[in-house]
Amino acid sequence: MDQQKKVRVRIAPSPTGDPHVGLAYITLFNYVFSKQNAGELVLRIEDTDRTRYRRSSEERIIRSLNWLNLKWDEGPDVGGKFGPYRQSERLDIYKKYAEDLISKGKAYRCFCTPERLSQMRQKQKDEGSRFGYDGKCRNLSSEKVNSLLAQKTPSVVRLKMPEDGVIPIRDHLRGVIEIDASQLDDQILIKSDGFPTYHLANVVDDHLMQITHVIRAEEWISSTPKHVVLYQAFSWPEPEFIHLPLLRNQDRSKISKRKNPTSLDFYRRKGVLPEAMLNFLALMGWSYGEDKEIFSLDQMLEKFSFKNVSLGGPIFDIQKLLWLNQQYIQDLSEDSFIKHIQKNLFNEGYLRNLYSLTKSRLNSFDQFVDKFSFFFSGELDYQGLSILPKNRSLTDFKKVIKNLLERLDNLDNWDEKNLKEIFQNQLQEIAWKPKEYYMPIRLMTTGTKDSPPLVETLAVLGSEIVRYRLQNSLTYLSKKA
RNA sequence: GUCCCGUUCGUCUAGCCAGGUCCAGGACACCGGGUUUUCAUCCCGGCAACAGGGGUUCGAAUCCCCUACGGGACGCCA
Repeated sequence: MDQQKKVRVRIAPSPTGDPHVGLAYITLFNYVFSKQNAGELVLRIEDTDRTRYRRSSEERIIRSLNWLNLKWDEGPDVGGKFGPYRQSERLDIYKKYAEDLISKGKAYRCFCTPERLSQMRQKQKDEGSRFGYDGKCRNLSSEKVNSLLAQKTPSVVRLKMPEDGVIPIRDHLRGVIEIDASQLDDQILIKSDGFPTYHLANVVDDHLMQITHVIRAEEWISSTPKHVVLYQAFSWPEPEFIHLPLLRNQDRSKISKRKNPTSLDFYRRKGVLPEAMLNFLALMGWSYGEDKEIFSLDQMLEKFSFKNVSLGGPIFDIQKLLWLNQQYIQDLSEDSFIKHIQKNLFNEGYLRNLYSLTKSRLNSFDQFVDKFSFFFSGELDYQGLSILPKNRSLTDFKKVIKNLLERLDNLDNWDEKNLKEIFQNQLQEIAWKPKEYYMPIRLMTTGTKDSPPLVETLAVLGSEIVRYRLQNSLTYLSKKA
């Protein structure tokens, strides 16, 4: 590794939904590596996809990483001299560099419509031929380009990939990987809405922000040659690439929220200690040595080396995470133990939310914990509950709940008003009796038919817990059937 | 389909780079036993893996090749 330059690394989440365990995983290794080398860690928000953008997401990313006590030196929240740190605020920069490539003949405008591209792809799939852009607009005359532009024809900017030869990429963990240029097609750099794609924004920003090591997940390996070509087109030095293994579901596919709870907020709500989460994540791919499994972030900082990273994709095993958490709970001092419960379970803010929902249902306070346990627990016991409405098939029911989950996933602001709207809309669409719809949801999310008003209750419970319980009870129903 | 990456107990992994000390070590889970008036903790024990084949070598989990399997990528997503 380059000894001269100060180590600068970055994490580049896109604010599209729940902050993910994968983000924490990558952040951990970036953090450790930067600290170990007296370097700097940058948080850069990659908000270039307007359709998937969720306004609340950036704040949640920051909150989740703060929960884990992983701090960065530069970012949209703390500033820094290489800002702005949100890509949506850097559009002029990307535009300028894209124009630069066009003028150097290394990129070109493409007027192909999305329809044509998807037809092309379909045809390629049917014929079993090579996938990728066919280069239709690659050699348009400048008159043609200008006239199309004058007509305001929507266009994108594409990078001209070399037509032959091999593109070597250097991965710190895997060595040199040679990719045949024929495998690559002309990537879009600027979308028709003027926003850059990941490839352009990422390379430009990594360069301008003087990133020395790109530590990211393995799924990026196959995009790396595109990035290498971009670095070459700009005549910029490449950073060192370090691709970490991908976290996996039980079935070994890339970890996903469909098959696992992946939201950091979920684990926080469940009562996993941040120290335990970091320790667990560190164990995914890295080993401390000496048969030592329980160690602090500081201890990891002393011992960490990429040499001890293993490349097989580790399965995210919640059982082991919980065992680790248990070990950390054992070691909590009396004060920290009490503080944790007060802060996370019975904190004033949460209790205030419960006040109006629970007050009228108590004739003495000793009923509180028992009656409202679902406000404090993670998963519920569905044993003995008849969730499935009479006269509805399991298949139909599952379809409805899955659809509901999708809507909830995409909900940006988790509040009574929005929830109510989602429920009303769906109920109207499926035209079930209200009771057939609301009661199962109530059972699934609270484990009891005697709960405070549903929407208010769900609003208080929060997105992670509610979605997890819906998912969970669906699994329970499938197993039972 | 094409390309790329990977492959040690069910799971996380040590060992591999510098071949012998590995009939493969630790941890989770599981099973059994003990301590505990219950439960949990804790302690002890057990089960369980070098993907397959070929080569190199006196000797291969370790080096090389092939195959299989798993995964990822092939988007106006990141």
